[in-house]
Amino acid sequence: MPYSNFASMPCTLSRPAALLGERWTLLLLRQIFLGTRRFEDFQATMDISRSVLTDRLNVLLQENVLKRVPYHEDGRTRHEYRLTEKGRDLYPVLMALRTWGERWMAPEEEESFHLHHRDCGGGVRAKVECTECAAELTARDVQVTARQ
Amino acid sequence: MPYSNFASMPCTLSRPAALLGERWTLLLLRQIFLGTRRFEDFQATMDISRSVLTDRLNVLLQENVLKRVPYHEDGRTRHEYRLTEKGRDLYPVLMALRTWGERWMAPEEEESFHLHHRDCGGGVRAKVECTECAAELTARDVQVTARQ
DNA sequence: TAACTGAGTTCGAAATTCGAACGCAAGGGA
DNA sequence: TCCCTTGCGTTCGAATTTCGAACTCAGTTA
Repeated sequence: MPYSNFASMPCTLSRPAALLGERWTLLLLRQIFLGTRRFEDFQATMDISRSVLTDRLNVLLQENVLKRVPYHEDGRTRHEYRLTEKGRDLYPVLMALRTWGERWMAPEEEESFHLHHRDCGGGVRAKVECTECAAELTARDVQVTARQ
Repeated sequence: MPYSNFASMPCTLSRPAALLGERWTLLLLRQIFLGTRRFEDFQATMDISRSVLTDRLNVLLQENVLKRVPYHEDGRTRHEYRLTEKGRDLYPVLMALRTWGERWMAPEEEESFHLHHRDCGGGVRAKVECTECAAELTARDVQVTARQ
């Protein structure tokens, strides 16, 4: 099976993994969550080639993760890329990556930005929990059952 | 900046994103969490080319996400790939992908496997929470502050 | 009218991935 | 001993993707 076929595999983990597992896509989403919205700004801050940027933005538009929204500047109508609700709902994925990065890939006390809860100022972390008993779960606490 | 430089960027989100954002890597991790451990089995179940599989496994070994563990079969010593603690700690990333996939990429009621909490049988989901007040957070609840 | 800007598109070169064949070491059977 | 099989890679030419620089185009400003 070529890589692209995972995008249509009947597995709720494979499909997102294939979508976000394309080169640049996760970094692009990071930039979007940090507030970047325009083609030129993605290009400048990430130094991605323009043709690949076009392609990745189009894939995310097609998947309805992003939407193009018109805006005005200097009396001209342009478009910017913004997250849809589906896109915003990817936040836990990015935060899970960051939580992991803080624990395992931060030799020094470096961070390029800080995150905190607006209401109480606390830190932010991703976790996995049980929908019934609300216990925090690790891989060992979870039973995998192949679908028939 | 070429893609590979994100791997050494001083950002706890960029570096994991660059590592897991290489083609096949997320799908490979999914397979590992599902129990696959041997080269031949990865190759067979994912149909990835052997040279790329070798490369991805080596990157994950180098990053200490995986370790090679000897085992015996037919009186011969072979090696299998297993998660380290660092690797197991990627579980929330995969679960966040799955939680998202269930909500947004599951048109039918399909799933290729079920997950449930061993102790109580409940479902599994990823979420983001505040380290102080334990509230569940969305992107809107979080303030981003650029470092200095 | 000419220059500028944002947002792409195009295209040849470089890098990555693919697929099939090859290599190799250990064990088993004749 | 010699040959076959297995698991785990390596190699290599072809196909695909990415890169980077130049080009396009529409609207705007000088």
